[in-house]
Amino acid sequence: MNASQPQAEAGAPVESRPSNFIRAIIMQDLKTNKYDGRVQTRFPPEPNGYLHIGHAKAICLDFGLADEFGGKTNLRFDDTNPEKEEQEYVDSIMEDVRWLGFHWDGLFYASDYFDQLYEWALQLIRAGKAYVDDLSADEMREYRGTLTQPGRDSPYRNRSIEENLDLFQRMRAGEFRDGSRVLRAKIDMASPNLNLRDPVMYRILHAEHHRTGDKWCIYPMYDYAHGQSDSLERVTHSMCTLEFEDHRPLYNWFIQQLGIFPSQQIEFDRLNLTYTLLSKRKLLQLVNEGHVRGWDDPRMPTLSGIRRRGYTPEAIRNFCSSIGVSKTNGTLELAMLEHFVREDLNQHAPRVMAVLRPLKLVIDNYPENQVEEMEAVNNPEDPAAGTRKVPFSRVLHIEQDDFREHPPKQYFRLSPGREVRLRYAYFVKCKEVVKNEKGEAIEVHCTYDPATRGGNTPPDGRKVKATIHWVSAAHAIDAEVRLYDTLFSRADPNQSQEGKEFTSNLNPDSLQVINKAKLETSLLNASPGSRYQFERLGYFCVDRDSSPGKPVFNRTVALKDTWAKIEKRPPEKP
RNA sequence: UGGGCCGUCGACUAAUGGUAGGUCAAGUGCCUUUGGAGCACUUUGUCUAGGUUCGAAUCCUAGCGGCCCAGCCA
Repeated sequence: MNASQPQAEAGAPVESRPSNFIRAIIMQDLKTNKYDGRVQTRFPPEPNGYLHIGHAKAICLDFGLADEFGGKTNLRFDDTNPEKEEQEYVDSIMEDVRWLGFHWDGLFYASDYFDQLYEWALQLIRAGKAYVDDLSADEMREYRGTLTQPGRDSPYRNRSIEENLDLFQRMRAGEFRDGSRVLRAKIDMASPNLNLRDPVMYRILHAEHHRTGDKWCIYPMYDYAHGQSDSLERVTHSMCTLEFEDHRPLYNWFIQQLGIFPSQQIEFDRLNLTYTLLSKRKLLQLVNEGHVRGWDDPRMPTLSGIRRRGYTPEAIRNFCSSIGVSKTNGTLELAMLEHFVREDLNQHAPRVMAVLRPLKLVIDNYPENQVEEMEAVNNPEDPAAGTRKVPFSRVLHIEQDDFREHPPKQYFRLSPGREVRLRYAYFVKCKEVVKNEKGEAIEVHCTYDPATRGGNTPPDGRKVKATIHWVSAAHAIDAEVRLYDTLFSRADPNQSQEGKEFTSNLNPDSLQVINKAKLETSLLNASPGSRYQFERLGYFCVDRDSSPGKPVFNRTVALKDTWAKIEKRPPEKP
């Protein structure tokens, strides 16, 4: 990553990103030489689902901070629960991290450490710090106490070290059924922090692991695996989300009892976005119940969904670095994310003309069989992008939205008697409207002014208030265009009416398919993944569902629409 | 109501005892062959009450509000 810092005029370094408390901790640790000047982080996803935009924040932090201070970052899969984890998720996670533009130093799996973790468990048993418990899950819950009442010691808590050793070894050997026993840390059943009430370290799970196969039938719990994995990798700053704050004493306890490298856990706030759900469990449910077309449905907040939608890694990285990080629990407006895609795409996406809902426009005074090549600018933000030729003829398609028989106030586009500019072409003036039985305009007839070609101002100096886009009917190609709205219609999708699930907040109009949009010829063989701005409409990305001669486009995000805003405004009071 | 964490413009985030600033959003104007982009300007904020201090968003006390924890998930 580019970690260069702009310099202030006076010569003092200036932070390019907002400062945050984690950076402050790292700088302090560097200053006191706490870890010999080393910064080692890790990104530790569980391979039980696809990464989403919330993970992007964590990734940018883990990799970004290490990079900024010349440190390293490992990718480590937290694969301690074989019942939920799959290779498919491992693959997608690696793809997504790479796509975001990051390169991990070490690639590890918690399962790499199962042998070491097992040895350490024996060590804790020998030290009298862990014991095998025969309580059932229900009994254990009962013994644990409540938020306000202390727990009680399990009757098995004071087994001899020899018996614990024997039992634990037999757990590993597969002598016991799932759920019949666990290994617990012996800490304090009366602790006000429930995580310290003798937490489970190992459970029996006769399950095939995606990497270790059937080698193990006992698996370590998160709390017993995570800190030690960090320690083994000599991680200096282990960032995780706020809900693990209560686990930090336990994280430290294991490290201290084992006398191993003291990694430090630092918690930050998870990303929340309006109109979107960032819970792997719920996203899985959306996929499984068919509410979306898969993990990479462009309406999903997954990185694969967002990618397919047309977002760029650059936009996401800019977003992540600008939103900052803190310990406040808040919800970001979706508009913030959208701003950063627009910003990036405005800079880089070539412009083309496309008509989503065609209305036929005939130029009565234009020669019947004439075709002109109009010169169009590819990207006004980037002169190097050059120009292209766009065919123009007597019969065109324009956007239905760009014509109103009875124009409201402040509507500047085409209407009977009014003149507008056709982008890169001529002024046209509306002379006549042809309507169907239902009274809908199906064809507009205009005359054009040859003196206004290609942006020329007419000799009389008259001006028009609008420029509209168009496509030559004879040259247009058909395309499918998929327009997306938010997946949920509520800003907080979790807030549903009582008795109803979050799925009741699904937006029925989140996907709108336009089957016969009319596109500029140049788009015929656009390759999947390429991004364009459809002038005056928004940014669109070629979907992988495209077939030769039949492109499919996803709308990434619409352009800001001042007119839509005006039209939506409540009428002014007299 | 046990413990932990957090309260700064509408949203997110800075200011680490010394000018409350930035981004998004909203609004106004300029500009414009995209009602896009850009430029300029504007509005709105330190949860409350006490205290310490020359000086408090920052430190102290007490309230109030929000989030998290009772998986053999992570």
